[in-house]
Amino acid sequence: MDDDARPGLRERKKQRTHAAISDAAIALFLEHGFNQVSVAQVAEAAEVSKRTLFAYFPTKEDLVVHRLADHETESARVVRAREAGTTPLAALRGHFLAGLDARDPITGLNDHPVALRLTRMINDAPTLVARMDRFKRGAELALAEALHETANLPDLTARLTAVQIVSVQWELAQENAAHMASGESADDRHAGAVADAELGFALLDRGLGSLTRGPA
Amino acid sequence: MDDDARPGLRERKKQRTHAAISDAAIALFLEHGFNQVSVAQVAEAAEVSKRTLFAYFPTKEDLVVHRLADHETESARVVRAREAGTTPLAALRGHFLAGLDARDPITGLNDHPVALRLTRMINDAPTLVARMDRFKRGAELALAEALHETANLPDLTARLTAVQIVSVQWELAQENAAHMASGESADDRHAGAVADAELGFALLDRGLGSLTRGPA
DNA sequence: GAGCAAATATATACCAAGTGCAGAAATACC
DNA sequence: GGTATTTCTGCACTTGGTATATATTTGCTC
Repeated sequence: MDDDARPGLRERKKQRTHAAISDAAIALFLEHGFNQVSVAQVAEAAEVSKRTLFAYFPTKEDLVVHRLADHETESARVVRAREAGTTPLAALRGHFLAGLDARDPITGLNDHPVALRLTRMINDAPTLVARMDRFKRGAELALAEALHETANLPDLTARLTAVQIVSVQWELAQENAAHMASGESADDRHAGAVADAELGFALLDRGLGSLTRGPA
Repeated sequence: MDDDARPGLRERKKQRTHAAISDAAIALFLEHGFNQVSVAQVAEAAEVSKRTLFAYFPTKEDLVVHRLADHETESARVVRAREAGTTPLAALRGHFLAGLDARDPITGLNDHPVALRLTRMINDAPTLVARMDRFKRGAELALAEALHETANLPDLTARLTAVQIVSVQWELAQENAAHMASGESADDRHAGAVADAELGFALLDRGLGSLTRGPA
C-alpha cells in the first residue's frame, strides 16, 4: 500500500508524525512505565490530538509493538531465502546462532540498558504481554505459510512444524532475557545461550523421544 | 483456597451468585456476541451490581474463560499420573486420543451447537483470543513443571519440551475446530482427527528431521 | 433470640481506552 | 489562485475497571 516510491510532502509529514508519536511514547513508557502513562499524555508530548494518535496506532499497545513488526515475518523470510539443499530447520538454526553472535535483541541476548528496561516494561504490563503473544502467533502463521510453499509440506504439517519452531525460539529468547534481567552480561551469557540454542534445535530436529532414547 | 470441606450458607450463596453471573454472561454472549454485550448488562441480568460482578470475575474475559480453568493443568496432571514406564509423551498421546473418542470439546472435536457458537464467539473477540493465549501459556508452564519434577528433566529442557507439546495439541484442536466450524460432523471428522493427532505426536516424538530423513 | 464483628453488596463517582462526528486546517492538483 | 481531498482537531460518548463510603447480610457468642 504505502509505496516508498516518491516522498511527497504529505507522506514525509506523516512519517515524521508517526515517529514523533512513537518516540514520545517509548520515552514516557520507559521513564514511568506503560500503565502509568496515559495515551492522552503521549498525545500531548507528541503535540498531537488523542484522535490523531489513534489514527496512527490503533491501540496503546501498538505504540510499543509496532517496532517489532518486521520481526514477525523474519523466520518466514529466512526459510524462503535459504539455499538449495538446506533444510528449513538448519537455516533457522544458523540464523538464530548468528543472532546470538550479533546480540540481536530478538534473541534476548542483549544487555543494553534500554533493552533491559524495555523487556521489564513489557513483562510488567499484562496487556503488552498479551500483545506479544499475538505477535508470536503471527510469526507462527507466516512461518507455516513459508514452509507450506517452499518445503512441500501439507498445510497442517507446516503449521505443526511452525508452532514448534517458533515456540522453541521464543522460549530460548525468554531464557536469555531472564539471564539479562538478573544482571548477567551478554558476553558472559553467550556461551550458555549457544548451548541452549543447540539443545532447543536438537530437540526440534530429533524429537522429544531422543530424551528417553538417548542421543541419535 | 476455597476448600469444599463444609458448605455454610455464605459459601453456598457465593457459589450461587458466581453461577448466576456466569450463566447470565454466557447466555447473553452467545445470543448477541461478546463485544455487543456490556458488563453492565450482564450484571443487570444476573441481578447484581457491577461492582459485585468484578468481585467475582476480575475481567470481562474471565466470565468466559473461567470455565476452562480446570483444563489449564490437565496435561500436567496427565503427566504426573502416568504409569511407571510410560513416557510423558506417550501418556499425553493416549489422553488426547481418548479425548477425541469422548468428543471432549478441548480437542476441538465437538459439534454441539453451543460449542460451535462458543468457538465462533471467541474467535470474533480479539480480547478473548488473547485471553486464550494466556491460558495456553499457563498450560505450558504447568506442564513444564510436571516434566521437570517427574521426568528428571532440567528446567529449560522441560520448558522447551512443554511448549512444543502444548503448541501441537493446541494446533490440533484448532484444526478440528475449523472442521467443525465449516459444518463437518464430529463423527465424520473423527478418523481424520485421529490421523492428524498421530501425525502431530509423531513429529513431537521423532522430530522435524524425520520429515526430511523419512520415517524412522 | 439479641447483639456485635466480619464479610459482602451496593450506589455513586471517577479514570482511561477507544469511537463517532462535524468542522477546521493543510495539502495536492489544475 | 481556487477547489477537491486528506488529515487533524475538539468534543461528546460508551465501556471496562477502580475507589470510597455506606448499607446489608451472615456467623458467632451469650
